[in-house]
Amino acid sequence: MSLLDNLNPEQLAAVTLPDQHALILAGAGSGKTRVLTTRIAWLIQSGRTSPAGLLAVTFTNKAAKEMLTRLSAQLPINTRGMWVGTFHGLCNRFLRTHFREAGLPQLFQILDSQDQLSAVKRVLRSMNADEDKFPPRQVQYFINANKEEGRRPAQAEVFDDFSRRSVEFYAAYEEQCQKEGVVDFSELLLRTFELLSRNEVLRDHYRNRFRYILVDEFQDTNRLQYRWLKLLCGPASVMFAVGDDDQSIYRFRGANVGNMGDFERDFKVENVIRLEQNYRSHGHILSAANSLISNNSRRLGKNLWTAAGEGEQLRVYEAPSDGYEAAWIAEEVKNLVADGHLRRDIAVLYRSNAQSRVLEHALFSQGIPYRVYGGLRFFERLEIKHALAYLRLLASPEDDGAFLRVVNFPTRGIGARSIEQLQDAAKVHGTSLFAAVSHLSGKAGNSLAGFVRIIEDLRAATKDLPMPEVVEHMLEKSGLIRHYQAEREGADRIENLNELINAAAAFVQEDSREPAANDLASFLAHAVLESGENQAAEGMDALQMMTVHSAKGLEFHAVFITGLEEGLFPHEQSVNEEDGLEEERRLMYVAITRARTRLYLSFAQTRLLHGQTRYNVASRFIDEVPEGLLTWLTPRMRGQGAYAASSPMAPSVNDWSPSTSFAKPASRSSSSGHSWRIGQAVNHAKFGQGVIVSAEGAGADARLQINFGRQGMKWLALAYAKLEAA
DNA sequence: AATCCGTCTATTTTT
DNA sequence: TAGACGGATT
Repeated sequence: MSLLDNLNPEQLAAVTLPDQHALILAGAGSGKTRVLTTRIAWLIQSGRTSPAGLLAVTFTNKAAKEMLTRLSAQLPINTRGMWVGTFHGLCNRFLRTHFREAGLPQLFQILDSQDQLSAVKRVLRSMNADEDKFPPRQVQYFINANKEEGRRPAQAEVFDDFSRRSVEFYAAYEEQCQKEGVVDFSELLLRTFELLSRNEVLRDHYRNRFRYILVDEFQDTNRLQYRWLKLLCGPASVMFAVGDDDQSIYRFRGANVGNMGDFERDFKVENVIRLEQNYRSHGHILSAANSLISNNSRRLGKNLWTAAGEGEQLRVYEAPSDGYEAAWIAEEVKNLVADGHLRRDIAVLYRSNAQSRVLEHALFSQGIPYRVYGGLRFFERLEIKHALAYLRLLASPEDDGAFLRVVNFPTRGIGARSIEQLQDAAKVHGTSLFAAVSHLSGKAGNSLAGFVRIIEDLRAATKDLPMPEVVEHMLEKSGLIRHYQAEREGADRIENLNELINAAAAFVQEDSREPAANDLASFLAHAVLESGENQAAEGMDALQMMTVHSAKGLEFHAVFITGLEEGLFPHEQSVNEEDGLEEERRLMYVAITRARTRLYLSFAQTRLLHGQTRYNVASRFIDEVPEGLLTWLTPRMRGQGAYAASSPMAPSVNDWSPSTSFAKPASRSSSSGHSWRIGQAVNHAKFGQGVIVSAEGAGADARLQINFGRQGMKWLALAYAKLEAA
């Protein structure tokens, strides 16, 4: 069987493209990964390149792994040693090889965002910065934003007091990192970029080596990543970029869709191939997605189609409250399961994590197993971070961040005063904290010397031991295990620490294909760069719950898109941002295209948010789907009267669900024979549909506050406003 | 060194 | 409403 069997004409064209730069606009469910891996397999099989001659970049480790797995299924080659990985993973590999030219210690450590934040805090403290005026998070963001624009402190732009001072923090932060031998995520990229820019020999070497560069999820690249690719792509190389501008949903973290257009222009791309045939969803679902996204301007343009039938219509449900919405979902999931569907093939999507709470409550009380994606990952757990800090100290004692994390954990009588003395000594002698211990005497000196001895004994004892045993010794000698044994709730933590030994064993076995200068250092890099699975353990068949963002790339038989309310989805904060609404719409597009055969859209009139009841109007995104594709499960009408009469069911949970606003005595105002209630839906000649949020005054002075969604919140005088019940 | 209490904040997330 | 954080208390 040939590689090229069963490809559609566009896929085939993409896979077998001649040696020219190409942009593949790959719609949702159009076989993007297949095209990418088959292209690689085809390049190798046809002798155009050896595995070593290509570079394939992805965004997530999951995607990289998937690519390698599929590749080895297609071709009998050894994928080890191939440059397939994430931007950060590849940069790490590059910098490990060229650490000297990059001005880094051989065993440089990598900071995750958490570590970076503590590093920034230390800088701020050492400079006596007012943390109210300069919140560490914002300074961190400032630093990263500059790095992602390729700017060092000298180039950073100053436009106000905050940025003026932040540049100083940036400079101090860099100095601190350099001294401690650590690099953050953006630094991996920037260092690599700078080294390749200034070192012609190195640059030519890699340019000659990588004749084929393939990039996945191109719409997610940031400016620096794009420049990095451009630099690496030599005159004899060709770039194959795959992406979907309609699925660009990460602008808030630096992704720049504009890179797609820039790529076309900068590389004079003549081959733009659209993969528009969708193999995932039924027709009506795709029509809904197409209609919705057509409301966006500035698209590269694409229309999905399917050979499958039209399928079902989209089902729309309006609930009186978030509690009812959740209860209805639980009920509907039960029905689906009763019809023989697997829970793991059903997803409940929401815009923000806070929404999962009510949903979980309803599912839990209905006894429906579910799994919430997101949250803490393995290597981010507190006890694991502590353990890793000990390992980092073994590899590089000058890592002050690691030192501070565990010098007094488990507690060994080293207080803030001792640390202060130590920091002074380190400053005076210009050394790391670890090295400065020898300059201290007295009580502080003694206890600190005890800590240093622990680390040094550990280093001596574990020299030449295999990784899992190093970890085991560390857990023992550091006192971490003992500490958690003494703690009442420590059982889980001990389990995780033991799991770390397994992780080390697994790493040594499978993953140590890196130029293993040092097993410990590469294991630590692995821990930071792949912080582990984001989901709970497999096994039980559980309903899948996640944000729309984390659903990208996945597909399910049935999908619930919940909380479709103005202010929530689209989110109120994004409506004010430049391009914010369009990004929200792309997010909705991603959500819709996750569904194979059944899609539910739901919203609630009332929602408890931040401890306050909010009255919302249905999302405009529902209006943007053609009426003919929708089946309303509730009357297409607003107002509780209409709802209550036809409410299909009341939640069987009782202590929490029916929204408080419907239970509490509503404040009333009346005029011209009408009676108005908080929460009631109304129509206004100019502003359209809205919901009464609050009221004040009485008689002729009565005023109502009405949420008109898109038109905003208005105060209207009841005597003048022409209102009618909706 | 652990615990308590008041204050603050509250999209989205990978590396 | 709830959680995270920092400062003060015991």
